[in-house]
Amino acid sequence: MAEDYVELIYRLEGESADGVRTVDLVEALAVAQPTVTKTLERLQRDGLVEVEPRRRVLLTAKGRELAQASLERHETIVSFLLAIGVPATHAELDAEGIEHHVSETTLMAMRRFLSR
Amino acid sequence: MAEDYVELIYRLEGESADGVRTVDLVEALAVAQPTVTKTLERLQRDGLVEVEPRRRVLLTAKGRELAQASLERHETIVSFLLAIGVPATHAELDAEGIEHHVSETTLMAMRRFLSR
DNA sequence: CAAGATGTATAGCAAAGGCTATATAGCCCG
DNA sequence: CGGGCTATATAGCCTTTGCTATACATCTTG
Ligand SMILES: [Mn+2]
Ligand SMILES: [Mn+2]
Ligand SMILES: [Mn+2]
Ligand SMILES: [Mn+2]
Repeated sequence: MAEDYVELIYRLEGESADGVRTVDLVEALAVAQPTVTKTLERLQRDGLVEVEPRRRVLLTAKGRELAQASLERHETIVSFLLAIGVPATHAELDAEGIEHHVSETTLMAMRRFLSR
Repeated sequence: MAEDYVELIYRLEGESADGVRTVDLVEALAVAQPTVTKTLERLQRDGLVEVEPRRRVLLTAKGRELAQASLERHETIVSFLLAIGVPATHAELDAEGIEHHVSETTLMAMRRFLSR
């Protein structure tokens, strides 16, 4: 979950000028608001985000690092799936799950395949 | 979890003559024994296994069906990863996670790739 | 055939990730 | 500037997947 959250926050940061709010995550993740709030508490505990009470959700340096790495992995997998002929919709959906289970080794194989 | 359990039971059935026991699953999954016992209770509730009290763990028809489908998916993914150059150890480990997140569409793309 | 070893069940606890209901804070607008 | 809408917080509950400790059953073996 941590990866999905920070990756999403990182994405949303790039889309909205005035910061990411809990409600943005609620909408994007399609879960109930208290679920997001509680998860954000765990992410704070783990030093990945900072939450301005009743206001914005911010990534810490550590959180941003994880987000960038996660996003890159996500994109590699999507590109790879597209390359082997998976239609875009499925590529995106499957990548969302697969991304949490590929080793760096497998990721390298995918990159190698993409640049063949 | 259900998929991992039935897949494992199905595998073990083929390896031992006198039936699969809780302890076999405990060893293979490297979790504590009560964890397996409790998970088996859920699998029974869901009609996937039958447990002879203090004796064997058996797959129901439904459980066996899921097991076969899971095993096939597992093997497709391992073959595919090997085909793109992932070393065997990682292919096996990664497949164990990936298998629960690939759509039938992506699986088809993998099969197509394998038979190219 | 009775220990002792091995295997299984049961109780109780915890963390993660869900939910609903409700209280409260912040914002916007008439 | 106050009332209502929107967002957030809080309480309390649930399921899954883990764990340890311990009781109990079964099997093996001297
Ligand atoms: Mn994901
Ligand atoms: Mn992702
Ligand atoms: Mn698996
Ligand atoms: Mn598997």
